[in-house]
Amino acid sequence: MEPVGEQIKVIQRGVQEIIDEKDLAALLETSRAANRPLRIKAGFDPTAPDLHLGHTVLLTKMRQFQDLGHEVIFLVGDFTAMIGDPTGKSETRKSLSPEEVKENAKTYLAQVFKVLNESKTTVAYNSEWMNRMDAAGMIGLAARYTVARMLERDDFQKRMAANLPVSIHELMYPLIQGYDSVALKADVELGGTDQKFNLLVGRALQRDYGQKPQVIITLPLLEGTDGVQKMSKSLGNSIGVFDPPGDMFGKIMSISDALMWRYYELLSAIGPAELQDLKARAESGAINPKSAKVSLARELVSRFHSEPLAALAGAEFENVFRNKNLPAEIPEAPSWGAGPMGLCRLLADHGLTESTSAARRLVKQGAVAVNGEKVSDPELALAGNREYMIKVGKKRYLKVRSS
RNA sequence: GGGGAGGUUCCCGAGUGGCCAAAGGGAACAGACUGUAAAUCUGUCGGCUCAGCCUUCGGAGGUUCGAAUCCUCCCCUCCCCA
Repeated sequence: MEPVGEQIKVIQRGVQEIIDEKDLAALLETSRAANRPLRIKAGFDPTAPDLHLGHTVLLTKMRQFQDLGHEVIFLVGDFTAMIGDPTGKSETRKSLSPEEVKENAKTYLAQVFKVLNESKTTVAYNSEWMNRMDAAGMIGLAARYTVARMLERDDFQKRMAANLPVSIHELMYPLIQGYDSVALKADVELGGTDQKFNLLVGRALQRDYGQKPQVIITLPLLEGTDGVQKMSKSLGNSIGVFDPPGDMFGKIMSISDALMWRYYELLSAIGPAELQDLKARAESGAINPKSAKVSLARELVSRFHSEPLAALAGAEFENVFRNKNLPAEIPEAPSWGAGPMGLCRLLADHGLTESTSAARRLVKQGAVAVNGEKVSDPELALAGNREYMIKVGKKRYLKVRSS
């Protein structure tokens, strides 16, 4: 194992908070002296099997721990998922059946190992111990924490203040998550900053159960493509790990410059010195920030797909958006038959627009081109027996022919 | 258990009988400008056979020429008291 100082440097990169650093240093010392890897825990909720870059911030940190020689425990919160909504978000999330949870977890893991080293990852399920806990056990667990302390959680406080509902079972989740740390005898738990409270409960419970309290490390929540809200699929600002290479490349290219540096810091594998240098050159104008963004897009697309596919996506991007050529692949619609066809109707039918009304609006706004020529008449009908290349906005294309 | 407030279009939030497809903001989309960046400006933002028509304001009924707005019942949330 590397010297403690070196390890800490790696661990510190991009993190929000470490509680606390002294404990961490001490743990690392004993671990190194005894040649015993630390147990690093991070929990995941298998309700949403679509991983996006936001999730990979945490995974990247886990990977760093793996590379330092520690034991990473990927904890699937299958028990909690079976019970339902742990977030308190507006919509109560439906509870999942064991089969669904299992299926989700499988999908999840397939994606996770794009970042984590599979052979060095321990996967655990909290149903293992939670299913065995009976009502008396649950109440016993609940007795170890007070209502006042539970209500300290920011999220609960805000909702109480705003007269929004807080269900009783939501108070149980932090306890369960904390108990997971007890069951796993975790040395360190990683989580997003929104998890800080729950992670702290884990510390308190471990202490209560006579264990050494875990060190907690929080990581910033990655902003989504809008640059403001945290990345989440439901907000529509996410970049999915399994997005096709072209989409992923394009989405990364369209984030703001400020956000680009954030992505670099939290996701890129390039070293701190190299990053510093890149930043300086972009700021001084030595390079166009765009090229830094291209490098980032290349790196990430390579990670989740492959180098050749990333190169291809990059070339296609330049071709379409800089050189304004047609994309290499344009979806083709089945032909509609012989007679004329209303343009707006066609657009809606093939999903280029949400409705014919939307199509009409776009046409009026000059966003639609047929065979390279802007159209402005929403009533336009395409004559039969010909081929058309239709473009809506900057990104939507369709080839159609009638016969 | 008693009393009070409230549920509006993707989100927040105005609207208390016709001028309401419903103010304002956000998100989103489009156009201009660009590095498909950001910022900015402009426009759009329920549906349709689109200068007209149809369906929306928690749910179901009712009053009225006419209801998001009034009445009845139901469902859901919050506050105060117990």
